[in-house]
Amino acid sequence: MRRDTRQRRAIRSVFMNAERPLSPEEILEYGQQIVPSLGLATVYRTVKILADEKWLSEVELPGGGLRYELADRPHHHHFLCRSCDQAFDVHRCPDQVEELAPEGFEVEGHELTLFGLCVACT
Amino acid sequence: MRRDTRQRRAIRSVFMNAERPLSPEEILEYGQQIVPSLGLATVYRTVKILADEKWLSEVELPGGGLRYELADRPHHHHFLCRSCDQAFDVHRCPDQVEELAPEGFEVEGHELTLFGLCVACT
DNA sequence: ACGGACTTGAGAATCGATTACCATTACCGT
DNA sequence: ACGGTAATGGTAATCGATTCTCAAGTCCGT
Repeated sequence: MRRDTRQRRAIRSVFMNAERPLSPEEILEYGQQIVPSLGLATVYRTVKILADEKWLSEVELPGGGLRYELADRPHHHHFLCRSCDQAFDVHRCPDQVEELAPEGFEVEGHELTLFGLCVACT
Repeated sequence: MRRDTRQRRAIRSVFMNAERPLSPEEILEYGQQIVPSLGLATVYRTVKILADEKWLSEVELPGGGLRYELADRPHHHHFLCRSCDQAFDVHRCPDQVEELAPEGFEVEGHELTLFGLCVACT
């Protein structure tokens, strides 16, 4: 049976306060502000469990490295800061994007990523 | 001084015939059809040189793994087949994409990736 | 409060991708 | 054709990311 531990509560709360996708390192950093002893292995394990439960979803952006965000957020896209490497949400989506595919290609989804400098790094 | 070798000519010709971004493994595979002894190390070295010369540009798609394409191609996007993992070009681009960024964010570029099944895998 | 089972955390191990090493090969100016 | 030197290619080494291992700690039903 699955247990409710300090570190799992901490990680869940990190995501509920986050407004953007987080990398394992970021989850560790924020999580340690709640449970200082939190280890990276636990972050990976927990995030995988939460993704299995569909509570989190995986976010893959160009540049590699998986990030995670709450799964219940409506469709949106991301902005990646080339200076601090943080990802942010972009809450609008251009229409008819999936109609751009070549003839005969079956589109299942799409991902739009804007690159540049975030407010803090400008 | 830079020399013009069999393997470099082969790799350049692979790209001139390719209609899509290629991964190092794909470059190796196609290149070996021209120069069978071609090695992976040479592919990595050559591709880095060609990218330095701005003859190739790097393509980073969600899912990781660098790919390369001719640098002189006009602005376009990509389709990634989830079955064969090949990338294809999408020659149109939704307008005003970069206006979607949050207030105060400075957009320098964008990347749109469609996911699904390519014609061959449908 | 007890005890068994699930979790944790630190470091080792692994994995795929890329680069370094180096003896051999092959450009290319002369 | 010759020779100096850049390039090659097979393999080992490295790198960052993620997973494994296992002893110690903690949750929770009873």
